[in-house]
Amino acid sequence: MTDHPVPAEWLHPPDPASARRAQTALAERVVREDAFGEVRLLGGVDVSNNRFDPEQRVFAAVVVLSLPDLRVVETAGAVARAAMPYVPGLLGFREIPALLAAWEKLRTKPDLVLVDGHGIAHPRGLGIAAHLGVVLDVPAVGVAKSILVGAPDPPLPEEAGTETPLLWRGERIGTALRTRRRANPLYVSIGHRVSLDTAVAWVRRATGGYRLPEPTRQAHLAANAVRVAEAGSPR
DNA sequence: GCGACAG
DNA sequence: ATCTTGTCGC
Repeated sequence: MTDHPVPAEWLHPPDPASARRAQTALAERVVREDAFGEVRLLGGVDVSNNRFDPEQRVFAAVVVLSLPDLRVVETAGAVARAAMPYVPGLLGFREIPALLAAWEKLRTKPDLVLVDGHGIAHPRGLGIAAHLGVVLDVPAVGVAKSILVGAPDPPLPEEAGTETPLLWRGERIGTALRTRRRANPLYVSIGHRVSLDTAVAWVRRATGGYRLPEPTRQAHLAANAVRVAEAGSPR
């Protein structure tokens, strides 16, 4: 529901095939090395959906946390109609428009954002975290709750705090991280302008007590709040 | 051709 | 993603 200074094809491809071509092109713009200064504010983004919403709206939220306390200092929400249904591998095209609208409402932008979904651990190297990072040209980290492609190798230990490489076609695409004992691991990958080591370090630093790091966890709660607050989206 | 498949 | 309270186990 907002205009943005980026080519339309980056967000609104006419069809799935075009979307995949756009991803392949956009993946080349992803910066896989650290390219940012001091991080004073950490961001978290996530979206919520109502499976019975005939309007197929996407409820997005962006939260900003202070460091080192990890307290939410600002929250912004927005709603946008989904341009396409959920298709594995094309998540960004469905959720990013709403996220951008929420991002625009922020009074203060975070220095680095944790995104709920994969970064480059994606078939074409452009998961939603990398996609959003490139569109906003902001340092971003992908924090997914399950695997899209690849497999952990060697197996991840049971202990909290352990990690193991996420490999795919012989390439290192991310890291499986056990943030909590007896909880499924998180899959961290480069989003944009961060190295994998730095990405994992930030997820570790932002995690406390829960399986999900605070930025993503708070964004999830905020996105649900946006949906509940929205009139006409019951159940 | 047959499964797998972020949120 | 979401439907949903209590319950089992550490």
